[in-house]
Amino acid sequence: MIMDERKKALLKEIVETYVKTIKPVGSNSLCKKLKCSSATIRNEMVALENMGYIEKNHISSGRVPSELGYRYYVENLMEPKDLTGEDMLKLQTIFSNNDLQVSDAVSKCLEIISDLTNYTSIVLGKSSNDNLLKQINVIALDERRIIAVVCTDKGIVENKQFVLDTNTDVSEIVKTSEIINKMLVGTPINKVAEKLEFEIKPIIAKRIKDYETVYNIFYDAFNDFIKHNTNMHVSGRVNLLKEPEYETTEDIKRIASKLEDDSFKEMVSNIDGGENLQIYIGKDSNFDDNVTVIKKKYKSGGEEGTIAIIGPKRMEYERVVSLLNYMVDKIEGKDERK
Amino acid sequence: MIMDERKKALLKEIVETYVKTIKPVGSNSLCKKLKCSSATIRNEMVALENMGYIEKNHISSGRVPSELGYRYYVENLMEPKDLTGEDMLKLQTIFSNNDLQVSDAVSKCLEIISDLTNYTSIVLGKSSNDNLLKQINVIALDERRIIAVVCTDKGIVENKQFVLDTNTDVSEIVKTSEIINKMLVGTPINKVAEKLEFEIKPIIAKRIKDYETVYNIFYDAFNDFIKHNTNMHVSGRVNLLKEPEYETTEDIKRIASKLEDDSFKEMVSNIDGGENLQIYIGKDSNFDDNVTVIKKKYKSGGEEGTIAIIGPKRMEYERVVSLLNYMVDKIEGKDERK
DNA sequence: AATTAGCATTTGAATTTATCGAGTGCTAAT
DNA sequence: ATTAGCACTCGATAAATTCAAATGCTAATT
Repeated sequence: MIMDERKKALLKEIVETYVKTIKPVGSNSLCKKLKCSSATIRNEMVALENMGYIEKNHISSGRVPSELGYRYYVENLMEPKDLTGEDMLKLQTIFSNNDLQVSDAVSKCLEIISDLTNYTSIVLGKSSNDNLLKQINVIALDERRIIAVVCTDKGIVENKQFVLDTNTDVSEIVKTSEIINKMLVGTPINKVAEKLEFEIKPIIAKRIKDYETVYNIFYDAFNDFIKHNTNMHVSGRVNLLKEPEYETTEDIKRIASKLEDDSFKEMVSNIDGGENLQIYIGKDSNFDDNVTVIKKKYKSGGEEGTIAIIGPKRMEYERVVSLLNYMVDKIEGKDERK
Repeated sequence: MIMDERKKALLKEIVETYVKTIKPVGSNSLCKKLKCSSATIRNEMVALENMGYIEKNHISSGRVPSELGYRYYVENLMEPKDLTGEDMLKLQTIFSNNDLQVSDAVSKCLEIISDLTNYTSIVLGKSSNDNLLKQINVIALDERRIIAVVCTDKGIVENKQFVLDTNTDVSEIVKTSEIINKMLVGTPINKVAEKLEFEIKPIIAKRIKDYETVYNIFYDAFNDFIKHNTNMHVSGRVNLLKEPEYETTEDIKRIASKLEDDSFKEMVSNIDGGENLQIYIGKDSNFDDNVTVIKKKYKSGGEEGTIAIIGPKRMEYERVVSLLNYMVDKIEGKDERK
């Protein structure tokens, strides 16, 4: 069976009507739009149903887009438009504020998007690998506790506390840290561990008696920097629950337990494809069969990450895609303007 | 009317039965426990109802504790017992791990409590005022951007980035920071702003040409430290939604919007009374009429804060009170054992 | 050949009715 | 002061009824 123009128009109409009304779409309601009788539409609907693009809940109900139908829609039919004046206006206030750091700008954006769309939005960011080490400081709190503070040229600061064995000399470590500091400045943050092991370790070993301890501290600190330096912001976390898809107690219980940080983290970080916007519908979302997740990566100002927007499958695709693209463009451009 | 012993026993029984079963309590079901007939119980119930301690949903239903009834219960009737072996066991594993920092230990505890009780638990912590300034560092990222890093003797580290006017000399600021550093070391963190204004400002003014800028940077940095250095952890955030109290779509929408971080923050920080555990029932919770909030302050290891547990009004009061008291005792004791 | 009008049929959703049982309040007996 | 007994209330549940929206199919029309 072939997707002729009328079938495409019909599917598009069904998706968009359903998204707006959340009610199964009947043949009668589409007569005017498609300029033909309800009977003709019914015939075409049978065809679309056979192709798997639409479904009936029961024999006498209207049609609802299937996951396949949504996918066909986002891949072939939808036409992301320019943002409406209102949507744009709200976002612009953020980008006009040059003082905001990237991560703040991103999370502010998401708040607005959640607000505009009533979906849940999440950003999972981390310092990008093009951060260069600017400075490390070791601060001795007392005879046994020290803190290592790591700062990159992009202005990202992390710290980690260590408790030493009683027989380690704190002042020795502080001194060593100054040496290491000089040797490491300017190193890309993801190369630090390597450099530490193959270039610095031999040198420390000569100068310091318990070099193993010192080495481990710095090794740990940097590993931690890379691992822990992720930040997540969630906006409109529970908006999903308000969708009519989640009606029964079971539904709510099931989805509610997924609205915790860990699930979000797992869901967002799991993105394939390149820099383009990705759309995962229903089962593909790996989150819940009733949702669509739209994700896009961004990279700006020493930070990179992924933004995800979770909504019901009957998402306002065109609008969300426009919003997300616009936002990432702005974010990535923000750096240049400085 | 007077609360004689039998009325007390009856109210206690009603509260505890209702908490267990979530069903209005009828006179018949209490005969055995109170060793009298259902008719007698009904008479007493009328008395309790007149006093405002219990309510009927409708004329032929059993009785349910009123907010006043719950309050009477927590103030006069309940007997927090020692923790059960199981509850204690789970918590002990945390405190046996001495390496955990306080804030980590607290949030781990809360995870367990949420898990055990199915309520939502929140901690809002901040560095306590007995933190002394250990060190400040100013790191120049480039000609215009600097980062101020503040570290206290308790090992709390915060940083803030500044963008300077083009006509400010970065190296000058770094130099000044070293002077200021020496003068401020050992100052309680909440006194820093004061000392900065009255002792340090005059000195800087003499040495540096645009002292106003430098002063503002440090002033801002410390203000930020005090303000922003709060951390919040939420555990079992959406557990509330699973309670049968939240059944209709409206209920869910209403409460769901309160499960966001900002509402939690506001709710937790709003605690009166002293160091003792506080119980806010229903309307008193300032959160939702259907919930009870139990809060307690803690203070340990340079950090202080408030822990709150939110559950339905028919909360397992005795258990939660025991858990929370036990936990705070352990947390506060943890410091000494080190 | 494609489209449409017409119509019986299906089905969920909403409304009404009937039934049941848990619990109460009151009175009179203990 | 307590309790047995009983009429009464009311929600919860299930069954029965009605209603409207939409379908699929056939035959007529373009």
